[in-house]
Amino acid sequence: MSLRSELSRRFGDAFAALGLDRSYGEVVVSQRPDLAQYQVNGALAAAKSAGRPPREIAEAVVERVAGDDVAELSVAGPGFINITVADETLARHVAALADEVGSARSEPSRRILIDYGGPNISKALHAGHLRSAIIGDALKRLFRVLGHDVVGDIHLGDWGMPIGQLIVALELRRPDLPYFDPEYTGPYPDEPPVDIDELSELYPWIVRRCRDDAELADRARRATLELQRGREGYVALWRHFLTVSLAAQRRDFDALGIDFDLWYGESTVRDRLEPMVERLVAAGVAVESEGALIVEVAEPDDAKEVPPLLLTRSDGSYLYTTTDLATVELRAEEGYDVVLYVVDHRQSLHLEQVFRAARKAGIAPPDMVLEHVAFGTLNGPDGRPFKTREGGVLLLSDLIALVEDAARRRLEDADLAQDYPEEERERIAHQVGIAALKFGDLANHRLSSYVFDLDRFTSFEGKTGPYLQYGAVRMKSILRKAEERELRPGPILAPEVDRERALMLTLVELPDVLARAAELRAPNHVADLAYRLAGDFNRFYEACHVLREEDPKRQASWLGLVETTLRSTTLLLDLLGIEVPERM
RNA sequence: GCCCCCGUAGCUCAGUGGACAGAGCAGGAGCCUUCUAAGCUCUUGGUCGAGGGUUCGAAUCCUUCCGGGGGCACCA
Repeated sequence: MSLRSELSRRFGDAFAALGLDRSYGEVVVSQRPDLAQYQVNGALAAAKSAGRPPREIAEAVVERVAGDDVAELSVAGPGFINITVADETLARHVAALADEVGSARSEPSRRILIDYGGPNISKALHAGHLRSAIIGDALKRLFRVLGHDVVGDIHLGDWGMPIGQLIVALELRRPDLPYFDPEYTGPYPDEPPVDIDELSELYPWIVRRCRDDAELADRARRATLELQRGREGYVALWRHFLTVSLAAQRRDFDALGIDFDLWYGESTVRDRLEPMVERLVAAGVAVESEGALIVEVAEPDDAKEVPPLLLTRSDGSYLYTTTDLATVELRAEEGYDVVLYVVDHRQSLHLEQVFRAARKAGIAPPDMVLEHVAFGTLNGPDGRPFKTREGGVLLLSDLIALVEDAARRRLEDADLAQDYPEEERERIAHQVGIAALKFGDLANHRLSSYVFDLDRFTSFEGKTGPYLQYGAVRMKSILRKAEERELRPGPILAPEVDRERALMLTLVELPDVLARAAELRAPNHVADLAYRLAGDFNRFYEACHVLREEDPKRQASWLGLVETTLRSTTLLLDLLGIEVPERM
């Protein structure tokens, strides 16, 4: 149990003994580190219902709680209880940290599916795809560390209008290909007719043309319908698009260090669509409106207007609402307790509609959690979604190259790097660049739309991913040198120096922060702790020269502290998807 | 028009109903014969968009207004 929850339990007991709700005893990290390490504010809140002055309650609580493991307890101001724990207690919790992380989970183990990434297969990944992938991956790692059974699903956009548009685009360019000939009965060529570059160029081109040309847009809709009805040439072409696109996207996700357990997509549920729609119609859940099928999802007690969900187009073709609903059905059958949709906040209404329809139609059981983990957009310096100077989108692969270049330059400026083998320099540049990218994103709260600033992502000083790696590298270096001198980490002693104590206090926050980050689905809390830990370590490093320490027991203790800090930092960085090099 | 999100230091952003609102960058002053200076120390900088309310206590909850972004049926 974490130090904070252990203290909370004791203060809760004390409040309970006074006939007050034990939740008043919640201990929090002090807002005033100059006064105390922890504080309890419950006496103030309890005063009214107890009919006693807050200070009196606080005094009574303090009297009951006093013990060896608490060094200082005092009542301050209007009724705050200030707590300073005994150094021995602190050291004991640092030593037990590894066990406490495992018990940070606040709920029973659940089967969780995280839907993230979600790229459309009609184009290469660009900067706009970054957030869902990074945030979803971090949440997957977090829930997994907390002991849940977690599955990540990329949920490809591969069965909707974009494919129909691509089919039409290719037909306009290369009408001679056999895929478009209704008379042709196959077999179709094994080689894809396009590569990823052509695909990436084709898609924006056709989207623009469809926007200006209603007839062409209609043709794309028809192609979509025919694909969904199984027209062979189109299906063959779709497979090619999928192959070409996935190969490129896999490369980009690999470079980011992001993987998926399931590479499902809209098309995964294509055989479910027709029966599901028929069932919804038969059940009276889906009704005809203006030629299309809709599901009314408004509830009588809605504070807001919730428009109906559009289930099918009037030509009978399917939209992403259809595939999303069928995907809920698939996930329900596969027995997930919780499904987290890590999707852009602009889709909140859509997901709300899908979730409601799934409940209404009995597709999702009542106890299955469907939750939209929304995030803000990545904007350029002008406050609008990020574009390159030329006005195009920035490809993810180019973005990765940019941060790697910056890391390589920084490495070349450092004296140490000259004797690093070429291969290691490249690996470090990659790890550092990715760290800058991921930390730069994850340090922000997911809901805020933040400004993408290349200078910020390529400067590695201050609150950045590389700063965290640098701290960890320093820890590794100390431990490596200690090893060479046959110095071993020993039992962690009570801290004597302020900066040592400060480091320990931050360390023991770990289980609480993980629990909170999971509860809020907010990886920035993980990022924040990692940053504070690195800062505390760097200050400890300046003040306490581990390898030169003369007292062997103190030195062994410090080595243990460094080792624990490294383990914690590595864990936190791993949760953020950031690797730590051996040196940098 | 209705709904959602946002508004915090010059810039980019944190902030769990609690005490004196934080960090990084930028600006100023220092620290490398010492475990990696991608580091550390000190410092300048704020009517938390504005008003009202709830509360012992509000950046945080409610409400009105102002400003910005987004969404609202055949795109995803």
